[in-house]
Amino acid sequence: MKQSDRPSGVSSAVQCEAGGGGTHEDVKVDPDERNDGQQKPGSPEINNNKEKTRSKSSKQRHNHKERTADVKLCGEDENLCESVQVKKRRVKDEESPEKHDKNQSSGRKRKKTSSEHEKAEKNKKTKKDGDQEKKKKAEESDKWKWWEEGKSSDTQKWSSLEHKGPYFPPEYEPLPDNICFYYDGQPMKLSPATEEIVTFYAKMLDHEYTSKEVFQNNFFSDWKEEMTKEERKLIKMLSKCDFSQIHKYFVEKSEERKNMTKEEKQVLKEEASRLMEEYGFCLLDGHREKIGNFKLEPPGLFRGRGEHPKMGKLKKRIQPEDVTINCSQDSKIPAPPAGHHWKRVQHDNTVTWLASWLENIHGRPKYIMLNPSSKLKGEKDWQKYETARRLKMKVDSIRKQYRRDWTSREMKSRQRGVAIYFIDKLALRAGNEKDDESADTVGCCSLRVEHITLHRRLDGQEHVVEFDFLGKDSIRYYNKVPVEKQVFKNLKLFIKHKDPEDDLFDRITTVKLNKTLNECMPGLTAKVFRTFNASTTLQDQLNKLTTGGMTVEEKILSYNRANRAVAILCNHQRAAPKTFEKSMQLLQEKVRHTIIIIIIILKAVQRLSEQLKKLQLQETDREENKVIALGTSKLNYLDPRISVAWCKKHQVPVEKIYNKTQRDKFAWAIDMTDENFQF
DNA sequence: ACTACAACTTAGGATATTCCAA
DNA sequence: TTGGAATATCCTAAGTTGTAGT
Repeated sequence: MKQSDRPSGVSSAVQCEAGGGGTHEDVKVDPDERNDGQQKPGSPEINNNKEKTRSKSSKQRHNHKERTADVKLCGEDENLCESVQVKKRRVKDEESPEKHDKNQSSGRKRKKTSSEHEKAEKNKKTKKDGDQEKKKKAEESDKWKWWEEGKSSDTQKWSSLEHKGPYFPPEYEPLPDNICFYYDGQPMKLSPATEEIVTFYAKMLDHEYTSKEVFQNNFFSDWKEEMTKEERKLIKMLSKCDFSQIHKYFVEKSEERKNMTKEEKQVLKEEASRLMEEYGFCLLDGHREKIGNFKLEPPGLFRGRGEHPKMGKLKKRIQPEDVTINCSQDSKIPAPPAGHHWKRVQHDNTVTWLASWLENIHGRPKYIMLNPSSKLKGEKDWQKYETARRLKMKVDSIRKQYRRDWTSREMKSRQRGVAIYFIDKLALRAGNEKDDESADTVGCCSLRVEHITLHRRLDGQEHVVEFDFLGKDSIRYYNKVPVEKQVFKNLKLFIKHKDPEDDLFDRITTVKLNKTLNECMPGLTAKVFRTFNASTTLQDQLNKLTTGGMTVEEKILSYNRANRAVAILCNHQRAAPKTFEKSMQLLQEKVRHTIIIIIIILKAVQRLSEQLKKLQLQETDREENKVIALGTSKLNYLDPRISVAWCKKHQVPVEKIYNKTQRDKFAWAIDMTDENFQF
């Protein structure tokens, strides 16, 4: 039962026609079909099983890149010679400038009123309303309708920027005297720095990964680095360390937090909002904009996703001396904490970040940036969807081109053609090369031979490719896809004379692939296909699933089904909620119960059947949503105007589709879109 | 052309808050 | 009123892509 309740996720759910043309119109989201007893992609058990030991370093693997002979391919298969002459056709550029033309976006309402005027209007109105109302309205009128202004420069991100700098997490509070670390059975007082690291480990004790060898080794060697000489001399083995008392202490503490009175919680809340008030906003070009992550990341133990080779390493506390501040020259420079100084203060208006530092795990930069509701993020987001819409106009010719590449005499063109086909048809990510310092995950270009299995026929279908690999965040991608004969032949060719751990596409890289795409359409890269296919799927599904005469609840179910189709396409998953089975049974029980009641009390039929209907909708919705995360696509891939237009057209309150945060982020779309907008 | 790096988007899990039925 | 489920928010890891340097 544990296994059987796992839907296949991707496998049978997304059935795309093998055919370059209409790609995703046959997305099926039939809950019954999805329960085929296959393991849920991405579940922990799976990830463990799926762990593939890389027998070669990526450098070694890289050498295999050149392995496929770049000879004339004639003779390898009977179709190879047919298009020897065909040169890569130049696709006409449709030279439309990268800038989105806001006035041409369909459904766009041009507000004639200046924002000044609106402000005055609103303020006037508030006079007679209550205090609460007044505040709300005033806030609203403060909101910056940046989308009503002309497009701003691509390179210069701001002309003035002022902020308070990042918020530093509180210093370490040593443990009380009665709480102790034990080594080899003996209590041992540790130096504060050493003790702090112990608390990181102790807090995680009931997590499964503290039992992993990699985690323990990384932790122990990083911990030893931070010990005093004396401590290092004494503490030789992690297995002799006893953190249980400390662990218990923190469990109790968190219990206490949970049991705080309303008043105590209120105090905490006010403290947080004071912090937000002070550090959570910046002044950008005269507008108060919300910051996304104004709190610096506190120290702790790194836990990457999947089988990460660096799990358990110490993530060090960030000091002011590590932080670079970015703000405008003439602004009030944020003050570093007393007795400290910043690493650097710069005034670079070609970037959007307010502060940055290097994290010590990978040595990569991290940034403090604005909230998605900000102009800087919103405009970029809008632009992204406009690029995806431009792809819509171009996609037919691109599909034609990659199909031609399938029969090219050049190996690299064939590989590129198949790779773009996968990216288009399956919404795979580009798949950059990764080093050995991170989890072994892949995308399209980094697929290895071992990640696909070719089936001449399978389950009554021809030319089936079985994908099985760990993608971003070590989420498993498992899918059986019928592909066109020529693709199948090419794949056979690509894997010939290769070992399982060799690259499937050894003649191409993401950079080359994106370069090709860019020549087809300015601004086109691999990830645009995900946005494009996601939004196209949503639009198509909404058009198909929504009919007149539906109740709002039914329409919402339609919307969620459409949303789900996208999530399945993009392989957005989540762990099935812990108590799913139980709550589902409960829900089913309720449905049954309601049915019985209806039979017994005929008089109440009208009222109760409505109740039943809602429950059933909820049931279906939840079942279908079991392992599907809708949020990501909603937030990142789906042109919000599709949803807004749909809401307006079908009189569905937009609040039913977007929560507060999402309404803030998509304020531009909500404001500008009318019911006729089509993606 | 290749590499390294910087900057930005996308992502799932953890935690906090809200909601709803008993 | 309360406890557990649902939902929202927070957090930060992990991708992609553009660019500068060689």
